Amino acid sequence: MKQTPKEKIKFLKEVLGTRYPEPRSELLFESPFQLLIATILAAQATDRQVNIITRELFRAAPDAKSLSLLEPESILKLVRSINYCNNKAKNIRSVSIILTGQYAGKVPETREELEKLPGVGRKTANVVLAAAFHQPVMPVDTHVHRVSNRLGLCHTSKVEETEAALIAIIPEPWVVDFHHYLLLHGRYTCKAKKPDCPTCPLATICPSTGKTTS
DNA sequence: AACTCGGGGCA
DNA sequence: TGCCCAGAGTT
Repeated sequence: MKQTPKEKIKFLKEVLGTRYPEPRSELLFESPFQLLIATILAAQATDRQVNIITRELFRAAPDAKSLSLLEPESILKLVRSINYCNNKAKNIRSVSIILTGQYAGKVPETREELEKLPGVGRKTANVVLAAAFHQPVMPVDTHVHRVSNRLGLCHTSKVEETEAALIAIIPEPWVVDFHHYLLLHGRYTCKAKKPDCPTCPLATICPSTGKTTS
């Protein structure tokens, strides 16, 4: 079944949008700062954990300055239930101090500056650039990378090349949703081991259906 | 490239 | 119960 990339993207968005829950909208957060902090906390964690924590955290400290003024112990207490809580408590405190001191409390809008912040790597930086500042960049993690290759949206082992391939075919307003849906699809259906092709709604258009071993 | 961090989701 | 991580930092 032949499809142009644009038609394929539209199809993917419709199918995955009905199968998985709505993405955590950036509108849930009042500012780029809150999105940045929530994204740092989200590494190796689930939506549920992050939502519970950020609700409390942003009530206590809604912006960079107020977070930077909290005692380290208070921050740790607020994030204690999440993975890597010790590192993350330290990181978000450092980030809030850096933003307050060097960026007037605002979040920088370049990947170079974002990646200098502790706890922020390429993927987290790209999430912030795309979701908060609507820049044309695609966040790619292991799930997005694997699923995109299996679906034939790209053919590469390099994350940077997957980013470029995806951003070229996904309309800017859809980038954040796509990241979310491809991630969930990789997590729950298009798994690294034993992908669930029999229940996959994309099996009819996926070049890898039934081909994936181990 | 390999290892660590580390609590929770999922089979 | 045991396996596997919504990555990033260090070696």
